[in-house]
Amino acid sequence: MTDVAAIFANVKDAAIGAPLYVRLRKAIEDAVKRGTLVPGDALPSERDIAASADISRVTVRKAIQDLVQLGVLVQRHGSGTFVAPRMERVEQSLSRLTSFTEDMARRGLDVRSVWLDRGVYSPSPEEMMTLGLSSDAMVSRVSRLRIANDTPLAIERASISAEFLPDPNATGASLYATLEARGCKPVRAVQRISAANLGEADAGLLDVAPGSASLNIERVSYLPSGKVVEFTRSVYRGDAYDFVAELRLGSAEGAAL
Amino acid sequence: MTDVAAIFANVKDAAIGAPLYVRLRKAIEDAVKRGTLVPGDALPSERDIAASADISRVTVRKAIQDLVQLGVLVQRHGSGTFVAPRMERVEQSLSRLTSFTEDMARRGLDVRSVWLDRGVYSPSPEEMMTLGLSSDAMVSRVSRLRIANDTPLAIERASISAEFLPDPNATGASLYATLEARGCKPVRAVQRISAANLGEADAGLLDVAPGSASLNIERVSYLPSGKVVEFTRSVYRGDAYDFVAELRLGSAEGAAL
DNA sequence: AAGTGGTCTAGACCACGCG
DNA sequence: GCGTGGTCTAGACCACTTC
Repeated sequence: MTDVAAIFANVKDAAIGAPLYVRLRKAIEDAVKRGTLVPGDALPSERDIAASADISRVTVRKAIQDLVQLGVLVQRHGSGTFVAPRMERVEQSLSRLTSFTEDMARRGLDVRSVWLDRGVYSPSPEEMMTLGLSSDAMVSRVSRLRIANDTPLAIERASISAEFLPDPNATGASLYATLEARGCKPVRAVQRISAANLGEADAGLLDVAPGSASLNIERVSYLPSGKVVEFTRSVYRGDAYDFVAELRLGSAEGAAL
Repeated sequence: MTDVAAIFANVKDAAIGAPLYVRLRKAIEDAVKRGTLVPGDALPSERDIAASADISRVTVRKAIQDLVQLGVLVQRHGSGTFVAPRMERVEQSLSRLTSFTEDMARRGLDVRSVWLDRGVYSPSPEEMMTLGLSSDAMVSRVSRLRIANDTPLAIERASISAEFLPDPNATGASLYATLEARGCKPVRAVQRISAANLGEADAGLLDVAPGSASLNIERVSYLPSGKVVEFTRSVYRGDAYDFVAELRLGSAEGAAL
């Protein structure tokens, strides 16, 4: 009864009504929920499942693909299909302005970054608008992959007027620390949070399946003077990140934009 | 050159390297970006595309499925495949505690709700924990689909101690208004925001493809006394909703939990 | 070399929608 | 009724991992 192959044996019987791949998907999902399969366990090969359940491999793949997309399973080319490890989610407050580096360090997580891009460019129209640059000004771009405990968590792409950050290569782990050292530390920011499905490129960087859900955050940070310092687009893994916000009742001043 | 079929003709030629379905996907994506195909346009049938590009229908479906999942295309069974309408996103502030109803009305959107469930139940363990109920207390559950301008925007599932809301069927459009009338209007709330891929059931309710990204929000609302009034889980369409938050620098009190 | 997932095919039938 | 997408098949070959 605890035999793994037994999970798939009855798929084709069940009172008809649902498509085959849905029934197979549910059978696997249930096995994971019941604990018959635990995180890290390997599933039988697609061909074996197809044989056990007496259905075609294409149909097996459809069921598995769905579960990969839902984050229940992971597939490794040439290696096999496995139950996804349970990801403990990380939280970040939405009421304080903190840097990723500080935030993770406070949690005792081992953080590192991989640089994706650092350089000075001519501003895009969007950057000109948001940062308030003239067309002959320059903008520093700093893009990196944020990694905590060897798990890629987020992609950050920041644009800062070259006036505030003339040399992006001098940026250390924390962009905020660098800005503070230069006397232009932001004191206020507006964030816009949304959800989207990851494209191939970003999914690859974050080590999840394309189409996985991501939290996308656009942040505009302000100096005390009201001038915009930086504009950052971040993409967080949906399975690894929670944002926490505290709200208060009131018709008083809210968020801009 | 603006002939729709021409989009697919050269797919099989292109310098090899990428899988066929990826090349086809890019061809369609490009056509949408370039404006050769505009929102609302119908694509040729899967069979026609397969013939035009001289590839199998299964491969065409794989390319199309990817784009449906990314929200570029929508498919209607028995009808056809279409370029997805551009969705204008709705914003909600994360610094004020507002009700969905008020929020949409302020934007001049025509709002309505469909009740999914209203009733009094024995509390689940989670509800007992969160609402601070004893096991013999009762809980009112109120679930509905929120619709703005005929587009389903969100699913809200609220749990309120029966002490505060003995008759969930007396709830009007705004739960907050009902609570206020009963003298238990929340003044503070903590929200947890995350992203996930929609399962079949919720995707169906929100009229998007299963696997589409959603913003999930868990909210716990408090009375002035500090007592918990309600616990709500909401699922927002990722393509239709933005949350906006304003942050301030400081190590002062942040969010709980 | 053997086994795994990744891609692709040609053809079939079903379920839905629309005129 | 006809065309659409939705499901399913049996079989093939490629690319990658593991031994």
